[in-house]
Amino acid sequence: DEQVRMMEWNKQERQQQLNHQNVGGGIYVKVMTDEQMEVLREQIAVYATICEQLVEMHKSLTSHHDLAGVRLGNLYCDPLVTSVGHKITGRQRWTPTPVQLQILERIFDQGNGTPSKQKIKEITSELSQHGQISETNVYNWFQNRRARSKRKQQVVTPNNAESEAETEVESPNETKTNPEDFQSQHNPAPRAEGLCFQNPQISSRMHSID
Amino acid sequence: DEQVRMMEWNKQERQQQLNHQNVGGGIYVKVMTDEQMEVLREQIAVYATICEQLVEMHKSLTSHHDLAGVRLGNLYCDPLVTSVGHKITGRQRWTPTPVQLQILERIFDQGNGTPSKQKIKEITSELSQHGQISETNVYNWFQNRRARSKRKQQVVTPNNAESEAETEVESPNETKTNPEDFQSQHNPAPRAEGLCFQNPQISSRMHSID
DNA sequence: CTTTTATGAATGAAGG
DNA sequence: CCTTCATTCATAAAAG
Repeated sequence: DEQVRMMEWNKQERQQQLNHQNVGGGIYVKVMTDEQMEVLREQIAVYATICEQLVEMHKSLTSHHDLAGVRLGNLYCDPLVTSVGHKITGRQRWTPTPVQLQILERIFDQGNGTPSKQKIKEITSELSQHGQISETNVYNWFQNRRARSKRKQQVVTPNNAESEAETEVESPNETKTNPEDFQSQHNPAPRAEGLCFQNPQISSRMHSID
Repeated sequence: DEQVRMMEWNKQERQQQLNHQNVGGGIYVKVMTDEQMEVLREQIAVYATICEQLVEMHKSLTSHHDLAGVRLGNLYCDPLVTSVGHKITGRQRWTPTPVQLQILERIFDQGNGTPSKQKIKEITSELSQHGQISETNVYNWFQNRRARSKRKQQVVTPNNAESEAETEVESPNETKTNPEDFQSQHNPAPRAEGLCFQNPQISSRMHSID
């Protein structure tokens, strides 16, 4: 939850207030007013909030990067389109026409689960008679069709006897990779406040208060 | 809504400019040591730096996301957000951070299409400065990058021939698909500023530190 | 109009 | 290298 994410700085803030109370172990004079303290705390909090939002944004962005800008099917960069940038913004993704879908389904059901590249071409050619389409569309369609069909099958087949045994949710290593191998690619999820704090320099400074 | 919650949070603090000066003519004794002050300042500075970096990263994306939307429904349960004990499903596969991707793309564009074993090590080493990564990740990335780049070329190539002059025979009824382009998706709105600073309150506070 | 669902597309990883 | 699979994201379509 949100508060959790703020925990980091909150902890540090508590530390600060503590210091405020007994400096030097002896004389205790109030100099910086609570207001002033509040102001500082505010500043940090504001930045924390902003950081949090940025992180959030960053996460949403990270998943969809296409920096290259060269999309797979972006054949013609129509100057008209690019100039206006918003004019012809038709649909962004292909949608099979009913006829196309019918044909696709028929082919799919026909068994031959592996539409080779040549097959793709033929199918595309046929389907283009009934609407705009590309080989990529056909390819993707079969990929998705198969994957989702498969997934449904798995759901129907509850072979897994102990499905709801949640007693051991957090097994230390659920990966199937060899622990000795160098590919430790399984995401180290418990990266506490990771993400944007991966710069070691920054990171170290973050905790310098403790 | 995140934004809303944030505003709410900030609402409780309104006075901030009337602080550093003095406190009603009271005695000004030093309580918080300079060190402690410094610590606080540092905290703020650190957050500022992080924010800067995040913004920078974001700018470098120049992707096609409508940031204002913030429709991210947190579909995938990110372990970072959830409390520590309830991590159910961590992400299973590596995802390059924007910085990492930037670097990878740069290397890729630099020509040398064959990242040797040694090269992989180097790259991995460098990228690990910007986030968790393994050599396998790098290897796979290059493999995929090349393969898909190549396939894209194949799609583009048939351009020289008479591309689609003859395919205009589609039946009059199926107009579901837009005849504008194949399956590309153009960038709707590459707006890259403002983003989370839409909150004027926050925005103003961003600079109150100076 | 907002929320939910269905599905096209993107991509990391595995296999050959 | 190339293909294939699994997972995820974004959005068109459907439901409310």
